[in-house]
Amino acid sequence: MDEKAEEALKDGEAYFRFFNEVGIINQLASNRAERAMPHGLTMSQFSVLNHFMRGLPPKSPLELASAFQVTKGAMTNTLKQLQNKGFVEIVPHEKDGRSKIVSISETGRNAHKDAQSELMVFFSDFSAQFSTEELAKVIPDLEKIRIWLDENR
Amino acid sequence: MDEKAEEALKDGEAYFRFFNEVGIINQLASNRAERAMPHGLTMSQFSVLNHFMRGLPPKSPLELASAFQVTKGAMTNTLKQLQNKGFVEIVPHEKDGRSKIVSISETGRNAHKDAQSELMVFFSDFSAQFSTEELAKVIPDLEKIRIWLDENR
DNA sequence: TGATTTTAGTTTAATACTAAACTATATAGT
DNA sequence: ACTATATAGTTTAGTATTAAACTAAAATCA
Repeated sequence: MDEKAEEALKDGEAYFRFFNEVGIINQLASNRAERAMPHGLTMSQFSVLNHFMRGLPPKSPLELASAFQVTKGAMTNTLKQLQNKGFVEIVPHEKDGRSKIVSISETGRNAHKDAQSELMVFFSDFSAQFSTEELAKVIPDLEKIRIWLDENR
Repeated sequence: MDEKAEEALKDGEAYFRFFNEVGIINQLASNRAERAMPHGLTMSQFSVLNHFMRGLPPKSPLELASAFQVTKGAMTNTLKQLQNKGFVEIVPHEKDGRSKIVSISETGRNAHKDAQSELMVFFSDFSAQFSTEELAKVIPDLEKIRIWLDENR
């Protein structure tokens, strides 16, 4: 590690700034996205629908909680609301009496489509300033950091 | 915009993934940092102390709220707790009867030092995997995005 | 000057989240 | 087989946050 890096580590400024930027971006973006969401969807709810729309197979609440890095309790809440809206179907696991299986419904698919359209309005403003290439440059770094944080919590 | 970029915009996948990574990083990092914090400090509270420790002059609650992109109500809460702990001093503005001026106390400086030490333990694990150079590469991009989101909310 | 509007800060109601306690079922160990 | 432990999901208590209503002071303006 060179002198400058040591100095940076000493006061942690670069690290602190990184997490600070991430925090503010998250706050501003989820706030804006949530306001744009139809059907009273939150980002958490949309993320679950999005997961299934990407062709991924039905999953248990616990698997979903772990995929989105929230607690089981948070996922219980998210799924309860999606279920109230009729956007997911939740059935008991065939073999394991403790477990359940969540899948998206037809109504849920349509709601996702609506939500994605709204999201595209935001993304399209955004894309006028930041190209996908520019984003693609930082995503792998963010992914590495996310994986490390997940493995070391 | 090339074909690939258009395709990426069409389904918004890159954009969605970017904000998704940011969200998860924020959640994992603030959770971990908060657990490490001494004196029952939250990251919001630490951020306020950190602001003043960087040599910045006393500020009004509203200026702080705007600096950290939270609502006035959130800042009222954060400052109330810092004040209960004796980490900040809040005095009425000399000229403007509506306003107040917040500054860090000696106790607050010490608390910040403690918190920073704890944070360094986390950062030092982190820095073994991600150099400051690596971070320095992404921070300007994040900063640009944060500024844009702030100006276009 | 007096009335209106803007601004600073607080309070309230609602929400999403965490940690931890709890229930019920399944698995392992003896 | 019986007991102990682990796992899936729900519930509870507590917190940080937002939006919006509210209070009080300052600035505008007629």
